[in-house]
Amino acid sequence: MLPKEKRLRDTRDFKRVYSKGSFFSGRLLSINILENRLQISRVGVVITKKISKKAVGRNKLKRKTREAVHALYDSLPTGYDIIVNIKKEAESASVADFQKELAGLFGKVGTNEKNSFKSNKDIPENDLA
RNA sequence: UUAGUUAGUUGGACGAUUGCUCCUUCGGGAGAGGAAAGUCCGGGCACCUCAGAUAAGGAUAGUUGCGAAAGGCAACCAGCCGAAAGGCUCGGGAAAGUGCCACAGAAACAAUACCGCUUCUUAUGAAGUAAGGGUGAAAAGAGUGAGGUAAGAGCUCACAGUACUUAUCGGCGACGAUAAGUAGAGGUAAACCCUAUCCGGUGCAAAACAGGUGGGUUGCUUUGUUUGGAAGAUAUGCUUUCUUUGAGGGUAAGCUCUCGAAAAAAGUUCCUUCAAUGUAAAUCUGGCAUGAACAAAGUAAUCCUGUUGCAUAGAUAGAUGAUCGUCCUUGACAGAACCCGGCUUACAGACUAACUAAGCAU
RNA sequence: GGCGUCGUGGCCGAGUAGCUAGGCAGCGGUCUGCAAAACCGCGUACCCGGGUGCAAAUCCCGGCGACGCCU
Repeated sequence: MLPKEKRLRDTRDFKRVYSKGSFFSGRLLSINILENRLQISRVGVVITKKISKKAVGRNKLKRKTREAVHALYDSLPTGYDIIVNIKKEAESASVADFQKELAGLFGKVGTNEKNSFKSNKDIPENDLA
């Protein structure tokens, strides 16, 4: 779990990222990303009722995803708002699976936005274990 | 020991590392459930628009007690299920009225009775009959035996049974037991309905406060114009609102009521008749408020943002987690969102107690 | 979080307690050199569990699922 200021918390921020940000999709997760003008990056995690009817199941997936985000946070560049969407295929995934998936997605972002998102190659290999 | 019934407990444990929310005296402390669920009832609280009546609509339905109330709980009564322990029941009224009872059947609550039985007869039928047959979920709906008859029938009698009324006894009561009398024309009210009791609506996304705000709409205030009557002269008074504080209550709790004191702000005569407008919702009554119409200006709401609404967990994109190690029986259903009391539904496995039945041993 | 509506074949959709209409799609046949169209025929359903009642898609209770509104 990230501390409060590193989370994406406002409905207007979510709307802005969804409408203006870039979208990247993987097998378990998909992300929307947009530059903000702050000194830090902020991350929000989203899961819909379609994936699991029960609140316990949704909470569990959300917590695993957050843990993966927390492990990778130091390797992210600053100044971005990121929304992570959990897909139905992620129902039985572990924290390590989410971490691998996220690293791959951030790599995709780096190749598509070459000039601004450079630090994706800094993700060390042993963090993916 | 086996099978079962009822009530209850538990719902992986320990250690290490690393995170999150709130509080803090900065040392630290607290951090999901029995159902947090479904949103099915009831209450607090908030707003709508001052009180009452009626209608409509809705809910409930054995008795007594508990409870703030409840489609609530407990015990008991009646009926049904079970061999028993025990379990289940929207359990008032069909003698207020209306409707419905498909198909089959002669007939579905209404009689001119289909086959049958008996008598008469012009041999076609007429009268009697409700035992027997047939149809159907249900057929004048009281069974068995005897008498009786042209044939039959509660037509009569005996025994058994049902319903209602009365009396006595037992019980606070629902009701039960006994005796006497009366009666013999179905079912359905989870069909309309009747009786009794209860219910205003909307839900914290209610709502309150602060700041911002282009237009439209609505309300309020001020000014101007037109249009009832009479009297009178103003402050240690009276009315309303808000704040602080004291005393005494009510409530399960949240919360709330009454009285007093201090301080502040706003307002200010009286009357009659008629009419209008407003006073939530279908109608009505009472009370209350405003004189009315038009024009202009100002202001408020509607909109945006924030805070409060808040609690011995208290978030607001929503915390209570992740990883590793050891052990065992390998861990069910499942995640608070304004608060409280219930109901209903979901729940692997393990354990405890009481009781019932059968078998075995003493 | 709160409030409300609805579940009938593969799809759409009617249905006063008494045999679940109709259309589209599918399958078989007739027709044709082969298809299409037309005609004839066939199969497949009342979301689940309990209750009332002679009888339940319908009435009552409890679940499950889908959808809409409030922001």
